[in-house]
Amino acid sequence: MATMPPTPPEASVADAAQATPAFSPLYQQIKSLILQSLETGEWKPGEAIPSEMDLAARYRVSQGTVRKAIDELAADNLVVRRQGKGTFVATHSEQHVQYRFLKLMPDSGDRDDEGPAQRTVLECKRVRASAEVARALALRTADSVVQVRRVLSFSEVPTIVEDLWLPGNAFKGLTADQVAGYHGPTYAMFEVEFGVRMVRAEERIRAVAADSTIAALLGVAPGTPLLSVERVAYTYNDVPMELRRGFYRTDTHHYRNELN
Amino acid sequence: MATMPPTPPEASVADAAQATPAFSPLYQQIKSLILQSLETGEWKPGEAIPSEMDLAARYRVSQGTVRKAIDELAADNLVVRRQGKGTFVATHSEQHVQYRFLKLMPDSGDRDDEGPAQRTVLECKRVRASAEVARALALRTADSVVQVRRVLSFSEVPTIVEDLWLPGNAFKGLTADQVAGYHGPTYAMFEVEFGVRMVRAEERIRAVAADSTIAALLGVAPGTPLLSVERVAYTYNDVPMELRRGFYRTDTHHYRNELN
DNA sequence: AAGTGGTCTAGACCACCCG
DNA sequence: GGGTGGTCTAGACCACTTT
Repeated sequence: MATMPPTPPEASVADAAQATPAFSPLYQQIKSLILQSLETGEWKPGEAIPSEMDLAARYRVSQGTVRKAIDELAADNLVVRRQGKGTFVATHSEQHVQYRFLKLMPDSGDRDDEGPAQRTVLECKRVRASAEVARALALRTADSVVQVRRVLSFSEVPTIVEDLWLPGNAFKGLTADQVAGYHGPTYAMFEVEFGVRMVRAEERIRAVAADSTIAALLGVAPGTPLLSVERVAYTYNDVPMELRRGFYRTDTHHYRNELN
Repeated sequence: MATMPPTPPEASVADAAQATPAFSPLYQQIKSLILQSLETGEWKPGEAIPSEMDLAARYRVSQGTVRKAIDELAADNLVVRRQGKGTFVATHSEQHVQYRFLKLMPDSGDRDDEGPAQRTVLECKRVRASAEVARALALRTADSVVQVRRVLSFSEVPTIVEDLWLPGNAFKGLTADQVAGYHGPTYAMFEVEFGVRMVRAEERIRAVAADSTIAALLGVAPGTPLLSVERVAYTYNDVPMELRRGFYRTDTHHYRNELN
């Protein structure tokens, strides 16, 4: 790499232009090169990336260095290793953990017991970003955004009502049918239909009283305490690509979190 | 290790009795040996553990294998590495992240801006475990537990009221003064005074309406929506050592969570 | 200068998966 | 059997901290 001290003979990645001027360990530089290829879609969600040996040859470093780079990518859930098969680009489809970002669990039993959520899309329209939405999505006020409102039911019981705001640019042509009809997680649909891969998210959780609209949609009395979950989901490079606010009933479910 | 295949010449840890009968990689076995020493208190919170070289010699494996074991312990927050100085047993004291398990944040600014929480202990008494408490703490109903009720205020505003239940056996002699007067996190006090180290926790979060008691303590109207945060904290080996239920005001604060 | 963790390499073998 | 990721070793040097 361009910034390497002259330690190993031949360890110069004679490749494309360097995008990492600051000094960092070799494996970090390899990591960001791999990251670039993920961003540009050289390897697509669900596909295998080249083997460690191939990558080592490509970047002119040892297998161990590539390994350490991939280790970190795997720890970040950007990539999944499967012994004997290869390393694969992570995807919200087929990933055994359906609903990776949904932490609401039934009070007893697994989420699998209830089967998949039933989705009812109430609204899907193009609007101008409010100041709040613009701030969360790093847009300018009045930029075009797609707004979706939907209800999620578990075992026929409406449990979540949520609004989604998506940058209009990246989600041109999104329809209510797409949101409602896709089999599998909505984030998987975003990958397939729009090439947008959500990589991480941040949530702010509050307790609020249901207003009459939300109460009617959830079939509870107005004033019922609900969890308000505000989520910003990010693609690569910490670019925000979705704002979501959900109201969760917590009479039969709870938000589960693990602390380390 | 006893279960090693005959690969490396001399890789038999001619040490104490094996506690890991099942097959597993060498570094995993080393990891659990280190873990045992942490549990038994051979190295105490805040102290340095032996250097990688020393551990490699002690277990008769290469430095790289010890390194990988320690890497995992560091990822689990059981141990902290400091380049040039050594590897240290993690502690809730002096750990730069004060309040490692408290995810409630002021809506604007850092938690440091408010300074440390003011604690008011309302109650600290020995009681018999209810069925619910017994289940959470893996005790028998009517076993002795210590129950604490306290209020946490930020910037003079009462924001959290929480109840703690602790196994009576491990927390003999806990007093209200100890809980209120200790400088630093309560979990740090548990380490110093009772040798109990909390290693991870699970939380179940719900939205509930404040009853009149809680409302009075928090200075809000009865019926105000509050976050109910139920936490079980574990020491080593997944042994539960604390049940805690907190009611959080979320008018000026929010529960912040990061999803990966 | 000495000691610690951190990086990098090179080579060997193991465990797993598939054709 | 050949490919992939996973483990283990041995040795070199770097970066940081302390004496």
